[in-house]
Amino acid sequence: MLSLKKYFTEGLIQFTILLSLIGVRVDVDTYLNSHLPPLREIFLGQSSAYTQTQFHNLRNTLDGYVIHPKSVDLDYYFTARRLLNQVRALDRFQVPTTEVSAWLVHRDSEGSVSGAQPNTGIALENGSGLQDGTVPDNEVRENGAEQGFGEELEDLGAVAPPVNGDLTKEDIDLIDILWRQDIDLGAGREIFDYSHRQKENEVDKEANNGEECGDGWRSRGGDVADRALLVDGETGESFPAQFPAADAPSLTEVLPSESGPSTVPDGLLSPLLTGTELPFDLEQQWQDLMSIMETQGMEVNSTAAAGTLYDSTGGDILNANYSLAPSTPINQNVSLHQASLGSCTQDFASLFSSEMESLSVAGSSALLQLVPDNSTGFNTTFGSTNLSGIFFPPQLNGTVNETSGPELPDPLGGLLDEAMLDEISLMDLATEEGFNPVQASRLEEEFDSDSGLSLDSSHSPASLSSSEASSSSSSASSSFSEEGAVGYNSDSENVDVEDAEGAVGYQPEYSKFCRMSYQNPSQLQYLPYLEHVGHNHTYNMAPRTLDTDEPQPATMGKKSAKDKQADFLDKQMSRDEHRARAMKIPFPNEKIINLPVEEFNELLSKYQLSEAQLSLIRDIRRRGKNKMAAQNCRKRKLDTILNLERDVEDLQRDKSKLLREKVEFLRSIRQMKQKVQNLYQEVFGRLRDENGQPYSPNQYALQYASNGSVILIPRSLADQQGRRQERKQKDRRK
DNA sequence: GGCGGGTGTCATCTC
DNA sequence: TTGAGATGACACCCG
Repeated sequence: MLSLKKYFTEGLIQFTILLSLIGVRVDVDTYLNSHLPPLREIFLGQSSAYTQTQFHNLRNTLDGYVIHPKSVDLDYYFTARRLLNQVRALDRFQVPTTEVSAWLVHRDSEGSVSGAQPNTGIALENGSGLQDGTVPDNEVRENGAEQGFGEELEDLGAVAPPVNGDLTKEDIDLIDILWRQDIDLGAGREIFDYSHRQKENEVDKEANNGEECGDGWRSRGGDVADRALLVDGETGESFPAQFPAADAPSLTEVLPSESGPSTVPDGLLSPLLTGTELPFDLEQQWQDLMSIMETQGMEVNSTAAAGTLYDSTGGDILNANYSLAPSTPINQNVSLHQASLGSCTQDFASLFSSEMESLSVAGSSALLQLVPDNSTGFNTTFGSTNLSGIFFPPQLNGTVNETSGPELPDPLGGLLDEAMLDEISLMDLATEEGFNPVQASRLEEEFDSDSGLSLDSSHSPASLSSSEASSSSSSASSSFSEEGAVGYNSDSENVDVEDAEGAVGYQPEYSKFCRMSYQNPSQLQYLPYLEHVGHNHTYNMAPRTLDTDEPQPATMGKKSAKDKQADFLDKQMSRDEHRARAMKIPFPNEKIINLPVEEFNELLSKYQLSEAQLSLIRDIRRRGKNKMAAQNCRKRKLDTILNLERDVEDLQRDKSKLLREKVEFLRSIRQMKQKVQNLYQEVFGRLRDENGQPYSPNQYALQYASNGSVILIPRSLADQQGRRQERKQKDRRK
């Protein structure tokens, strides 16, 4: 479990974070096999059934029933909540964007390309997983589906016509209208549910074998669907089987063709790709990814993770690069097409523009190319898995100037503000020095902390927050203050509490090191006794407990004989009690210890005491005082340790926050650098000399003047100035 | 029997 | 100077 947790922490969580950073919302939970713990468990901690995590609040109530923190029912509770959310989400249309397009494409082709329909439909269904709409265990996905639905509908009109030449524009519009009506009329999700459809199809087959109906395609595709879809036996969730490359048809092949149902799909991936090389590349890259993870000690469930990551990442990347109508196996609404062009246009699109262009030319393999030697920058920041290599091109790990090519060597040197350069250098320095995996994990904690979940794992179940501690302390302060006089005034009824508190003078808050923290508050009043029951330090028991009829410790009950009881009582007495009794001291030890000096002297004056007696009384008083002082001292020590621990956690949290801000600054600065560089290239490329020839970037460079104008200067001069600036910066650092 | 935690006690220091 | 508190060190007990 730990290794699995580590794997997700360092791998998929970062992967998810990265996806979220670029605006893609992913529910990785659905990628996991049923026997793997849900990510929620990884984020929130281990199942309460296996940990001692203290859910000391009222959150763990399921429909009014209190769930014990350690109850295994908590898992059911979470499952029930998830299922409840699914049920509640049923009234919303939940078809991933890819499914919508696939379904329509199939229906479009129904009229004319009957032979290809089953395969097409199945392949699409297989790929995008219509059942996803029926397994809405993630609001994320449904939201995404809802958001992207309208766009997809619009896209469909553009996708379908060129694909199927038999359909007229009116056909498409009609289909579109019917489609919308289905949705408006609240078409049940069972329409899109594979299993339901399958049953329905069997009935349809019997009832109307040749009837042309809206679901006919499904029945025809049923047998292939059996082959194409794997159904999780536990969850019932269907997920796409990985077609061999030769088994997957492309839309362009299948739809226009008149080949029969036997036509094997060829991938549905991209017309730009051959059906054979792409899955191989993706698989190969996944193997690379896995090998990297394995070399870093991660336990990887290659079966589950490979399948899921292969599905999502591969399909999405393809989708992103080739801007296809989504027909690739995508199990969720992760659309890198949107990610790279939509939500991340501000951030990553500009950053990766050059990279994306090159990648799209080079093919999809480069996108998944992991860069294990990326040891700086974001890769280091986000841990050691190098997953960031997928999203952070090498330019991010090095300098942006590397992208400028040989023709524009470091054009930014003179363009960037000195302060910015300082900042960048500081950032780089901090990135190199500060971003070790530990801090990266802190960073993750900080990300987690947004949900209020971070650092709780470091708290032991008994660890109380300061507020809890203070409240507990206030609620049981009397017990605690009296505990300070254990052994002498444990019989609180006979002790002046004010005196006792005055003697103690310290109200330590509860700590996790104090056993009381684990006790039920109702038991606190018995703690002084329980404490001694636990440790059976009988030699320092309070004398009052010996003289009164108070309930004796459990061990006492077994010794019913009077002699044994007498022996026990004898042992219960402290040494000072024994001495006092032997010396016939006329007043109890607790008075000797707890009385103020004046009253104590007054008490002594009332009796005619020998020197030995007086000496013993003073020793008893000294030892008693010292005993309480020692107890208080120890409690103070514990509190000091706890406070230090809290301070460390706070500082770590602050540090994580600062590191995260640093990453954001770094990213924005690099974006600015990229923009400036692009602008530089554009301006420089437009410059012409007297002969109308462009200037050579090796000989000339642009430079900002102090008045804001841009001048063209010889490269040598620009280099000189650049070196001068570097020197200035170094001097400033010194 | 060893070990760790809790506790009592002593010596010492500080206020 | 004395008393009280604080604290390190040690020993003892218990689980």
